[in-house]
Amino acid sequence: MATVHQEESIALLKAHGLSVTGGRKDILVIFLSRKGALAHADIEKKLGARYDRVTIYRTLQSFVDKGLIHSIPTNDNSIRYALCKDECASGHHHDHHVHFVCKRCDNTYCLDSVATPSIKLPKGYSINQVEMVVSGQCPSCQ
Amino acid sequence: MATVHQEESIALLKAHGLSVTGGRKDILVIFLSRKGALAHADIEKKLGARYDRVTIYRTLQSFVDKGLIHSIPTNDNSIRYALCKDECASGHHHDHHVHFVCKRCDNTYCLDSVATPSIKLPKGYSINQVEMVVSGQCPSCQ
DNA sequence: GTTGTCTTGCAACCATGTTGCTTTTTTGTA
DNA sequence: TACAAAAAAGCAACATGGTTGCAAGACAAC
Repeated sequence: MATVHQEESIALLKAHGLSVTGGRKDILVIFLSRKGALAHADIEKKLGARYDRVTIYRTLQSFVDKGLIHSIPTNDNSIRYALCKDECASGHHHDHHVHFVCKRCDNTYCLDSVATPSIKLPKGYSINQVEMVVSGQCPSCQ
Repeated sequence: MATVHQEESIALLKAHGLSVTGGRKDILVIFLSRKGALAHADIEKKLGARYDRVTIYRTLQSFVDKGLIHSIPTNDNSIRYALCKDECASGHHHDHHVHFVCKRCDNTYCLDSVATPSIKLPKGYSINQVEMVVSGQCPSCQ
């Protein structure tokens, strides 16, 4: 399992034009082996003291820049990231997204399969992007 | 105009069971005289050095607790607040909200008039609350 | 292998937010 | 109006989240 993610992460890095380094592999493996979204702090915890805090920030930033992951709006003051699905990675716009935050386990899931419904705004507003944050209880917490 | 907001803010504070103090009045007047959502930093800037930073934090927190304002999820890492409309204040749940962030002027508007469309999630998810963050250009920036 | 480029680690810094404690202001009541 | 209890403000210190500059190390391509 771990080996699979290891190889997958190397492939993903190369495919996105990023050099393959220990830190990037390890961080990407964490994303691959966990479905929920992650904040910087989560990653730092999982990695232990293996990498510098700054390295993790810069790695996440490079992943966002290259379209490997995307950031999720939250109500608290920390940025969360989730893996982009293939459609995102292959250059599609991030013009809509549905995220689910479980109030019990506090995990965040990126529901790519769910289409954002269309919405009518008052006159004068033009829409670029729609983000939906749904909260409630996830299947494992019912 | 300023006097009107002044009086309105006193009434609002009393109605929500908050003691009327200089800081709370001033902060509430800022919210009343500005339609967009505000972050702590915005308020601090508008107030000058009149109040301690901590006082502003605690004031905002008490407003949230009493249902005078609500926080808005953002993609950067700062919490924004907007005034609750009457319906919120009078005890209704904050179970849905549509916010609009203008990419040009960076203002955030709380579009109370817009209903959040219904959404179908995969099996097993139960919904408590839906937040929508729409970004694009606001009427004044078209 | 060697060279140039990209990444890492370190130190220092800034912004945002919180906590504990003391002093001051409000509020309700006598 | 004065007074006591309760609440809020100010101050200091701390915690967390995130950024920048620079030197040293790792990677990639030839």
